[in-house]
Amino acid sequence: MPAPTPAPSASPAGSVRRRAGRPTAAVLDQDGITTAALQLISAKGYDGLTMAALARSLGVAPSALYNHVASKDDVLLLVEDHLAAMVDVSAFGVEPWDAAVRRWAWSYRDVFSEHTPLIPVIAVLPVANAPKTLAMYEAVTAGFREAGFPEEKIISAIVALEAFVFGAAYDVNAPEDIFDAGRLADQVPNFTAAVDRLALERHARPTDVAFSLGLEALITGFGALRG
Amino acid sequence: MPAPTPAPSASPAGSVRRRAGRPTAAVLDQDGITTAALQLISAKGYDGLTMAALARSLGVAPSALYNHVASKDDVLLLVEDHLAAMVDVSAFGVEPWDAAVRRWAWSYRDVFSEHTPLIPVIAVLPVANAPKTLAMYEAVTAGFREAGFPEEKIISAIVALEAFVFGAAYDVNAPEDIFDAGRLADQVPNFTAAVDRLALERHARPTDVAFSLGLEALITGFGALRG
DNA sequence: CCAATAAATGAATGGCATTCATTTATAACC
DNA sequence: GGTTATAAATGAATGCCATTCATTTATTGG
Repeated sequence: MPAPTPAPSASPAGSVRRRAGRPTAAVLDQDGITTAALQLISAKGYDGLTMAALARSLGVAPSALYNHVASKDDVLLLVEDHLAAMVDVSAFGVEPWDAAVRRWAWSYRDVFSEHTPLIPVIAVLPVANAPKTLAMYEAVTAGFREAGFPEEKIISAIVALEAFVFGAAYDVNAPEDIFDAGRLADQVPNFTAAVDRLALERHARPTDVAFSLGLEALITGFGALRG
Repeated sequence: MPAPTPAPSASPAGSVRRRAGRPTAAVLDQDGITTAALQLISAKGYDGLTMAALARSLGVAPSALYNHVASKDDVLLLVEDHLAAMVDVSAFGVEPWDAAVRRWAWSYRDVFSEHTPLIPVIAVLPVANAPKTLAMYEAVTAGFREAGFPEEKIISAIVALEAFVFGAAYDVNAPEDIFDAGRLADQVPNFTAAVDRLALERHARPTDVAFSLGLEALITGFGALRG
């Protein structure tokens, strides 16, 4: 009988009860897999992240991975949880609410704009098996509550901000000429004029201007809800 | 020599100049492919949308598709452009600006929440080859301009709204218990309390409450920019 | 009638995640 | 200290996928 795949949820190392002996020399574990996956992603991008390549970088057969991970999506969840810990929530409870939200949202977008292939997975996956992601939510929720946010609106506000962040993360990776209408420019004069007009402004990356515009509107709007 | 793949951009049917004869009985064209793809998606979902299945539903060999389409991503772009025409922009120039934006954003989200696998593709693909998508942008841009929006901010505002819409489209498909912290609930008390508190309110779908909250904040914030 | 060519075929390619019967090595238990 | 349960690793196989390409078919303009 093949070894049962462990639950994807991280259990504190060594806490599992056993009925009989087992080998100590575990070549593989979830931390090692996560680290190797991150290296692979940074070296070859998400196209290079295959179960075969991951196994190869760990000096192991592909099938060995499945003793530690239920599926490739499970690997992606491990990566996501690692990244969640890099999102800056340190300003909550220290700086004013609006500044804290600003810091959080910008860093959240910056982290995941390099990892957009994770978004379809994480936007829909239960948070229960991602402890660091949960910790991020806890910090943000506590910050909202301390700032006098009505309790029943906190989750909705976070969900809305997160939706904006995820969408904006894609936008960061859009090519510069994404709005070039090309041959059809004549047929969309208002649009073309607005695109050209924006190009004249040389303040910052267009994607950052749009993110700032939307984020400030959300912060202002949500700020008014505080008691 | 194999037939050169036509540019993914739709050319008005029959407008291509030719130097010599060619067969009339074209079994396949981009419209037929788009329709078949939509049927397949609605019947089997995006997992069922394979080039083989698509060819099968058209009574054709898979390789025949590549005479009309450069790649599978090209098929997805055709589908996207079809869906863009279903987004409701009819209120721009008719109803007040805020009502028009509201109608547009809700219908945009509703259409693409059934087609989230398109989002990673369209968020990053040049708009030049998607005429109906361009038409949507044109209508929205014109609506913003007529409402007195400063020209240099129109595209940024649309990009921000679109980011929010795409993120929210994912959220629609999230399972109800996505925020259940499970075993780790003790460690995230503020978050768990806020999740429970929201669950007490039985007004509407949580995803709709969050979307409304964010959208109204964006509309209010952007509305203040009008001259 | 001929030449050019768009469109379709069917076989092949290389890659992918995942499964499974089997082997290996450990450590708990008597 | 031998026995045994079992976690972990192997390597071969499976079935699916998008895409390519040499070839054939059918059509029409000249």
